Amino acid sequence: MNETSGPEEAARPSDEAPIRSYEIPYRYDTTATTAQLQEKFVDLGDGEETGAVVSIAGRLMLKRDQGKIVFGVVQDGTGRIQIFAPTKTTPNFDEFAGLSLGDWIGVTGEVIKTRRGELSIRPSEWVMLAPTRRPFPDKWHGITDPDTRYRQRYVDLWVSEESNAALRNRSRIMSLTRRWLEERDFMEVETPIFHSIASGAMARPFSTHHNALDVDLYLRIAPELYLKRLTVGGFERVFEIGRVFRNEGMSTRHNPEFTMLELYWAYSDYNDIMELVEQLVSSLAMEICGSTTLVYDDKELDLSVPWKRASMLDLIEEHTGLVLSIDMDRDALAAIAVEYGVEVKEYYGTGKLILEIYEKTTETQLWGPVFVTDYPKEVSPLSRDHRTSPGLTERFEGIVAGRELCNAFSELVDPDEQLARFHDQEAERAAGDAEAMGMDLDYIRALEYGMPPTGGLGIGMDRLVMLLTGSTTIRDVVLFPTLRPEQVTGTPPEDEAQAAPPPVE
RNA sequence: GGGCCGCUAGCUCAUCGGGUUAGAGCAGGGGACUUUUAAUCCCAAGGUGCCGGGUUCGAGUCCCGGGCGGCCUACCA
Repeated sequence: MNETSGPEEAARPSDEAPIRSYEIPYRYDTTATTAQLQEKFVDLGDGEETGAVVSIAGRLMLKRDQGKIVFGVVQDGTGRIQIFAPTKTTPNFDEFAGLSLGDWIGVTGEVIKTRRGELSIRPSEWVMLAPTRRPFPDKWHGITDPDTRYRQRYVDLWVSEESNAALRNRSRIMSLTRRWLEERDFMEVETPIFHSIASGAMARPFSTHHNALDVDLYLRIAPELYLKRLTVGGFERVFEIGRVFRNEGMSTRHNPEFTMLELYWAYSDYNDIMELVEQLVSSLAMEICGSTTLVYDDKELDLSVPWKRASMLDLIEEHTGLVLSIDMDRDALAAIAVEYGVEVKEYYGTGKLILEIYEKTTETQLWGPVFVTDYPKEVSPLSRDHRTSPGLTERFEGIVAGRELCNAFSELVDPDEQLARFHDQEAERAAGDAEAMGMDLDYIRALEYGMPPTGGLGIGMDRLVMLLTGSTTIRDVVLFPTLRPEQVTGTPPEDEAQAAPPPVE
């Protein structure tokens, strides 16, 4: 409805946009999605009519007012379809012509194909479902400012096809992962997010406070220790997909809160976990991408099973020619590390030095997929001693597309050994490592009741989604990535009393 | 946290090494058009050039400070 024909509130200044007074229904029945129609009528000839009357709903994304005919394009969650609205047959034609880009409408009408071959609905009825008060972004360019896209995802999802697809695929990946694990008798559990000791990973936590208990609590940096308590409790195959929080810098690969899959599998070891990971990831690639060979960041990646397996020390030798070992002289090793640009600290032992050399010289060269195995004990406080190589542990990380995708090990199940490792971590903390792992005595007590041999795994799900959706920044696969709070809240375009600014968090 | 780059209309972008009234497309308003595809055409409107100082006869443009963002880098998954 436009200014001249529609009722208008007298109080409104005349320079404002026309005020529409639609009856907004409480519900609306659709009989089809746009994708269903596009698929069903793909063979319809130009200018043909079908006799099929359907109802669809969505947002008006394009409008071409041709005078006596208005062409609209409505988008729903599945795709788009044109609305062909001639004066003669369209109810409230002037109002239809006056719709804004971004308005939600419901349309009932016959499915036809125009002379120019565009599948269309010719409305016999239509209804406003929600008018937009704010102008939609440029219909061609959309939103290019990333900050605006992340803050106003509700708009980005409409105007950015890639965002929309990646975020829908994220949901599918989570769902498929759950189903895949459940089919293998893994049971999903939920463990606390509030931890009194932030442990289970090397990271700095966020802290908070519980008033009634008057205790400081941390947001978890990993669910690991709780999940292993469940293994002690007899839950033989458990997993959790949940948010963890690490108080660190942000980047294209890091969001302060991110989603981790952790699973624990009693009676298995890290070799079993490697098989599980390669099978899970390759099957997800088939489901999402239709192939186990994909292109990421313009480089090819072959996820087909089996993935390469190689020990950290062998890989270092392969990339640098250096033959290192965990029982080398510490200072000699430190000297080599310095040569490669490692900032060596006093408390670094041979294990930490080897890891640093690996990260500097080798990890950056890996594209993968490859399982890097047998990490030094010094940097792996929760993994079990290697069965044949003293000083190393049965731990691996999966490197895929040049990034760490997962971290896993044969779990350390011996309480005395675990206690000793915690003590080592405390010593490192005292020596200046703010990320050293916290001592958890209840976890030791749990282990004292006996934990069976167990393989454990953590996968950064956001990175997995990046991989499978071809996204190069984590913010493209997180619906609402962490951002600095908006300083100036948006002022409503028309009338401040109509819509108060959103509260600043 | 460090380095580099950016911020002009609701959106996407112009404005030569300082120089008159900062332009255009889209969106929004008015008008024309019965098969358009980012429809097209005509008209009118739309700006605290991120903010605050400074230099200058004159600053969107140069300098300083601040804010916000991007990329790279660091830590991690």
